Amino acid sequence: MALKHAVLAALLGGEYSGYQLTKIFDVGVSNFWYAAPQQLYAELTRLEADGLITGREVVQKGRPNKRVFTVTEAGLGELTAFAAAPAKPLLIRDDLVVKVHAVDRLDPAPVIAQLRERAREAAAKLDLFRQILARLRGDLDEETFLREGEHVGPYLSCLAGCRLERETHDWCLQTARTLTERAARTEGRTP
Amino acid sequence: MALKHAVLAALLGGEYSGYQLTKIFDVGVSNFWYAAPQQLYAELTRLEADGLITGREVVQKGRPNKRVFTVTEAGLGELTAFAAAPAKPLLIRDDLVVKVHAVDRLDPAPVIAQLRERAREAAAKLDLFRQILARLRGDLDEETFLREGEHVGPYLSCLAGCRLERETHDWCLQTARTLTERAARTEGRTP
DNA sequence: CATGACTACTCATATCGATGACTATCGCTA
DNA sequence: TAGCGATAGTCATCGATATGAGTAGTCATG
Repeated sequence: MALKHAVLAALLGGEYSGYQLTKIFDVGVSNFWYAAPQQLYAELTRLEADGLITGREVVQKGRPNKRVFTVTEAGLGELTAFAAAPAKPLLIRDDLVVKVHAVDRLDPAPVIAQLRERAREAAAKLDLFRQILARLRGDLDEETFLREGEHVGPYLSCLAGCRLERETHDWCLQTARTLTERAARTEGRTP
Repeated sequence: MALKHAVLAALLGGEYSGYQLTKIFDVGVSNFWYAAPQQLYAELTRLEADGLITGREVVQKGRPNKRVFTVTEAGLGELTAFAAAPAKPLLIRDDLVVKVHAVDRLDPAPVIAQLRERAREAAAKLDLFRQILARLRGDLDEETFLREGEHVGPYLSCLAGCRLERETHDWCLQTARTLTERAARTEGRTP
């Protein structure tokens, strides 16, 4: 299982409801895993049944009540076992790279448009991640925080997200430029 | 579908047998998709049934015969449609980042070991990718090749792989160093 | 006072992907 | 000559993921 551990890791950061987790795991914010709302609710139910998390009803006024969850001792044990197990190699599955790989035999225009769009998204995510990093380290500078801060896990994982988004952004723009220039030259040649 | 298009894109590079594709898609080599052998054979059967590729028996001496596949016109059409469709956001699913995210509450030792191991793997992949790039561009330099070369798709997608592996490598080592230093300080404090 | 947007969550299903176990031939080496 | 590793592939199955549709209350806006 996989989502399981991602949910447990996310819940180490505090008490969250299913709905709040959907925000954390939503396309924009999760820097290490993606999951749809339905998957999360299902996973939370399973985790609670297995005793790895406990739920607590929170009565709210003005909006529906919610159940918030915390990791139990058993849950921590599960995470420990997970951390000790050999890591599976990173799985990348990117539609866009597949399209670029095949672009020589295809119309480059839609691919270029998607590269630009992806670059925009990556820039937005990068911005968001930088804000999260700034909030996490408070008024310490990065070096000091990494040496002396209390919780560096989320900071370090967010740094990974930053790197990925920055590279994605740069690669997309450079690739879009290359393809655009080539398209212009080909047009000039076969009018 | 997803693997489908990755296979079609890979087959644009030439005629390959199922077994050759398993090598290309194997953990080390695929810079854009991973698939197990069984998935590939199943996918090839389906693609041939749908007329998107055609198989050709190649009789070999000294080793079992094999069937090699080529993309048909219909297959190219499918790829064109795929390229024009909006790209799905990149899905990252990385066990190791989840472990790092949770590391504050866990024993850091196995996580550090896995970070070092991942860094080694990334360095090896990076090496391999650089060789592939050198082979693809022949004796042109990168800039000239990207401007004037015939098939830049595989080159561009491999560049994406390079960036990813380089960042992975650097992040893993930096994170391992940070965690190691923190572990040393904590040991000194609680003996 | 109707409409849409946001919070909060559920059910059902189809497709995808991961895994283990198996067959068979050839060439090389101990 | 037995065994190993590489080539070349098949079958079956389980669990994970993706997607569509649906419920229900609250709040603000026009």
